[in-house]
Amino acid sequence: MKNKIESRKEEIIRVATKLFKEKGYSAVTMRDIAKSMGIKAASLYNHINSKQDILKTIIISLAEQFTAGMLEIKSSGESCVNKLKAIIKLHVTLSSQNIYGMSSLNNDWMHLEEQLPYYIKLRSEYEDDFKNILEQGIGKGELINVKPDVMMFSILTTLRSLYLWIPKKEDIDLHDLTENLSQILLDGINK
Amino acid sequence: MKNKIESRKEEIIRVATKLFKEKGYSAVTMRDIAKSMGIKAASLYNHINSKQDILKTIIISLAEQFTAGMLEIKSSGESCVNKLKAIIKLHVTLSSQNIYGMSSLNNDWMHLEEQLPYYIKLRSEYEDDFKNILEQGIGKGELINVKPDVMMFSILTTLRSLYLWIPKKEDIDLHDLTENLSQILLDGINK
DNA sequence: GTCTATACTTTGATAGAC
DNA sequence: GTCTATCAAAGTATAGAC
Repeated sequence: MKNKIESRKEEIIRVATKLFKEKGYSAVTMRDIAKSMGIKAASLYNHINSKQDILKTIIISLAEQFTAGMLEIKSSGESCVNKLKAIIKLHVTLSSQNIYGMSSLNNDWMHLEEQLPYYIKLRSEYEDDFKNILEQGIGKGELINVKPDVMMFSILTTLRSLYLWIPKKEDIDLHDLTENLSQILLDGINK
Repeated sequence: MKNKIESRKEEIIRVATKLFKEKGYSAVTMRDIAKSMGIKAASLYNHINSKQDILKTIIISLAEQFTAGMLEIKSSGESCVNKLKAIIKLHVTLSSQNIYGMSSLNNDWMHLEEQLPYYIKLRSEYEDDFKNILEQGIGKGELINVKPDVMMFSILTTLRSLYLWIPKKEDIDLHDLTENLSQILLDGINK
């Protein structure tokens, strides 16, 4: 457990991330962020360059963590089912570590300016890797033979929405959640 | 197939809905909407009262369609599994009929003003009905005994995100999609 | 029904005092 | 590092001519 003192810049990112989740990037003003910190908007610019910079920091950092996680999983040599379980765990872990940031990643990425092409590249590669794992699973007979597109959509949108749901369950056990989700996503709910 | 001539007001709603999906309610200006229609922003106000009015029309209309669909399903007397299949079909149908509007319903509801409490009530009741169906299914032994919260979250977030995915598959067959989704959500992907 | 003109507010951001 | 003061641009909305 790191215990580094939070810099003013980190505080801005943290406060802004929470506000972005509640109202979205476009509806949050620099004055909103400043007010939440008890300072004036002009003071923010001593620590950050622009509002856009805040969004970029939130989104790109998260996107790169997912990319790094996927890289590890796809080169793990595990079975496809185990790779899928690892992806589920990756989403539960990163989402619970950054509940508010996941909202920007999902809903505010289109407001990126300079970094938009880079974000789109990362997301696209992540989805390709995900689909490859599913296709291998179908090819090897590990998974049922249903369109991998529909499979990926179904699983990935559930995982991408985790941030909406995790905070509501205060006493949730993340390991239990990962297990329950794996069972539901892999084996269904039908008896 | 209705063939009513589209009123200017309906055109505004339609154009705004598409723009709201692309950038979100807050980032779309009245000038953006007007420009997309080839008129000036001031002219919009001959047909609508405010920007907020547009959002209200989009969201409340859709939310009420889901409520009506759920009412029919829960009083149908079908088995729980069949009720779930009917819910999946309801989401596929309404989402495909109003792809852009589903984005506002999911992501811009917090920008509702006067109608916010009403929207929250409808959504909350919908989720309660959904959970009741799952709990009955567990009680009767139709469904596996996993936390109904996690089940509902998993299925409902997939269904709520359909709008993100349907437009990408131009030649998609909605009946096929409903069947594939039912299989994946109910029986999983594991062989 | 659309236009121009405009009122009024809010926005992101900067300059310079302390 | 924070403040006050300020700016230019952009926002919603209205009034009144055509």
